[in-house]
Amino acid sequence: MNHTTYDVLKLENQICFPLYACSREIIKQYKLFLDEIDLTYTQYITMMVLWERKSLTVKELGECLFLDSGTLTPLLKKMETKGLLDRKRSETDERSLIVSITEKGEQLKERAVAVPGKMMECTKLEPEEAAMLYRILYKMLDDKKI
Amino acid sequence: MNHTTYDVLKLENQICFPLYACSREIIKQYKLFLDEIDLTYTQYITMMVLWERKSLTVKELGECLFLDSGTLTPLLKKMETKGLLDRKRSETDERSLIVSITEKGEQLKERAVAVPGKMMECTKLEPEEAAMLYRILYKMLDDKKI
DNA sequence: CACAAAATGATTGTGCACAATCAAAACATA
DNA sequence: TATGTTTTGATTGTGCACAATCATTTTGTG
Repeated sequence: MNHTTYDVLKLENQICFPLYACSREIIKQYKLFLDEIDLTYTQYITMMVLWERKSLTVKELGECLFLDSGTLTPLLKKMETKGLLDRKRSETDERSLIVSITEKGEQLKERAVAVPGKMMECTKLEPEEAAMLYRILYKMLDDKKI
Repeated sequence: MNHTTYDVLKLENQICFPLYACSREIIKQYKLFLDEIDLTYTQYITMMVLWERKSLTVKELGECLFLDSGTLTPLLKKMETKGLLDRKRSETDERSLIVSITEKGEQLKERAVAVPGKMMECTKLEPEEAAMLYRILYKMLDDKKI
């Protein structure tokens, strides 16, 4: 095997590596601002869905967030004890668990609305770069084959 | 507050969300191929560094991978028991721990070399899109401010 | 040299993330 | 309407990821 064959194994030739590293760096950045409103990153994106949808099943929530119930179940229980949401079985389908935002959860929105702006200030990307990044990432997600 | 004010809190208006979701989807895809050579994704990128550098400190490895010792220490111990690497204190600086690739670790490269190609086949991005994505992600990482 | 300050890897504790498995409920269809 | 199949959320176990803290070692300075 020649040199070129192994070049595919160099870290700098992988697209996955900067993708993973970037996402973790960004989440670390978010943590600075999310600590102020006592949310973790995953709780934050869960609240984002609830602020829009108000009420949906765990299954639907998982599809929105690309997360499965193994991740969501303990997360949602914790958020229920914090009073941000309610969990109850569906009356029409006893298998489904319905997650609904509470008044306290709604109120948190007032404090969370400042977060995206603070994050924006940290980004060094030009608007057209951010738009391009956004488009490419959603293309990958939509294919879902990655 | 008007409607527009809250739009920043919509999931689809966050760059972090598709970034995080994409990186997890890709890692899930990698798992299919990495299971065959008995590596996790984090072990895989660690081996990538070792295949190139052969030997370096935990500190240096962490800088390469954007990971800290709390993540690396247990990971490296596990990889040592698998015989992929050695861990020993530096003789010139007793504080530093040096990680070195073993012969078995080197041999794994032969089997790992097929992985990037398999992953490439799964990607639906055009070459210029992949290049653009790559450039933007490294710009974010280099700024390191994110 | 003595000693404070800095650097380094380890440890601990919390919080995801997900595969595998399970039990219960709903559904399909013969 | 029985009953086998499918769907759903929960549970369990493994593996990161990282902040906070610690002990040890090195380094810088008078």
